[in-house]
Amino acid sequence: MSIRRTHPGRPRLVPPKTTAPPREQVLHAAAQLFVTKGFAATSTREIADKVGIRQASLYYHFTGKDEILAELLERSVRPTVDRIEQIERVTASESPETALYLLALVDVHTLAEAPDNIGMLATHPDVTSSEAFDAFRSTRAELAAAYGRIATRAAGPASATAAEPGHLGEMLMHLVEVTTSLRSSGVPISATTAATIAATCLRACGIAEDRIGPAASSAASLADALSTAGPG
Amino acid sequence: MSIRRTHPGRPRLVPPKTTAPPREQVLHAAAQLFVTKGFAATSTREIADKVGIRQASLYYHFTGKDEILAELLERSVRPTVDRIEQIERVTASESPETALYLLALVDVHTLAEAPDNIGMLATHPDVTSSEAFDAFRSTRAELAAAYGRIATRAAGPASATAAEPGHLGEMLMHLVEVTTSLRSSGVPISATTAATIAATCLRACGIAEDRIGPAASSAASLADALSTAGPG
DNA sequence: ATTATCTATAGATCTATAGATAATGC
DNA sequence: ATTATCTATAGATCTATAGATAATGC
Repeated sequence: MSIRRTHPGRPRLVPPKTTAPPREQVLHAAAQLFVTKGFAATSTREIADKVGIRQASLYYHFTGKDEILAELLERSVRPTVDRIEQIERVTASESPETALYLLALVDVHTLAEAPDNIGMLATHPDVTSSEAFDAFRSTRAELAAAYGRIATRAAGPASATAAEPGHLGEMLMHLVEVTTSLRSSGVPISATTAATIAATCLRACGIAEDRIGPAASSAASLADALSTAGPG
Repeated sequence: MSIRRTHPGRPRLVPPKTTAPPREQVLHAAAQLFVTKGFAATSTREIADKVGIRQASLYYHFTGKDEILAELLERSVRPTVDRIEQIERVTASESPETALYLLALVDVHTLAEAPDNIGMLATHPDVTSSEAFDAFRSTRAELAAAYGRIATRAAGPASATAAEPGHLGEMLMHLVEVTTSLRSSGVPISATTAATIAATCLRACGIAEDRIGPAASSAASLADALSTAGPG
């Protein structure tokens, strides 16, 4: 009874514990390290060690450390960004706070599914100061703009929130990122938790309590429709 | 008319532009670099270059890079922490939301006076993963506890905010740190801005709009009293 | 032939120490 | 004598490339 070797390529010194594609193994290991130690403080050797391959072998899958983080970051925003249009479409005939609630809900779920809360690195200097992440930053800026646009409608023109109009979107994204990552690692985000985070966004915009409940129920039923349909 | 050399020690190759003590010059240069590039990504050489001294000269003032950041972080929380007792004392006979408003107000000002929004590094992995910053983390935990304690009283036991009771303080601190640092660099924080950030804390706790105005005025007058008196 | 790994290593850092030097202070 | 800098450098990384090797696929 010989062991069936199913993969081409030279075998690893330490056989993999998982059957996931090597590229995914690298992304997963890197995500954990980047989040716990920081990007700059994590060496390619540490990533390779965690995967169980040699440091140089990383370069077969990625051109460098930058590319690993770039892909992780992209995954933390792409699914939400790809649904913005759809979100605005299905909430066009709803209250503006329903739209904001729904956007936050979708965003919480995207962040929760991204590996190891990688979303919390979005605004760290490691990311914001390197051209390597320009593409990510511009994707994220789209999302911030959507938050800003929708939140401004919901809060109404006269409301004095903590951010200037241009920064309101940024503030709300932070709020979602932070509260998501406070729910500690491993534990998946419950529907209740997601709802509470979304409600906090509305509160931060100065939306009265009696408008939050209705927005929550409308958004919840719309969310079901969204997730069955694709991003388009 | 010979130039009066007023300092002992070998002169720098590049004479300093400022008359501030060298230690302060280092802290200031480091703060800017840490915030824009990140801690791990900033080399001691870069700090030295910015100050206008040689890399090795840093070690006369600090035992290493860690010590520089440790001191900067401490300055971003110490003044507020030293006032917690006083804040709780003077608001003992006020509404609980007044206490929270006042704490946020004091915190905003501390963060605004710390060099280059260094406060925004508090929760970054570079800081949270190294023992070198244990002292800072424990000081900051005191502050988080105070936020949590005061905010829980203000929100009331039944309120469902985005954070579990234990995390409510953390969430509010983040909110203050982020909104403070969104007000971009250089520009000092105006009284209006500080007030809006404090109000956002109350909103995030689910406190109704009609209780925010009164809390703001009470806190504002108490704040004047605080700043003239010392920390004790 | 293709794929995925390995070994070996060059070159570029980066931190921290040792010891010299040039001011002021007494 | 003390202070604050300087020069020089050792030792420890860390990234990325070159080229070998051991599987599977055809």
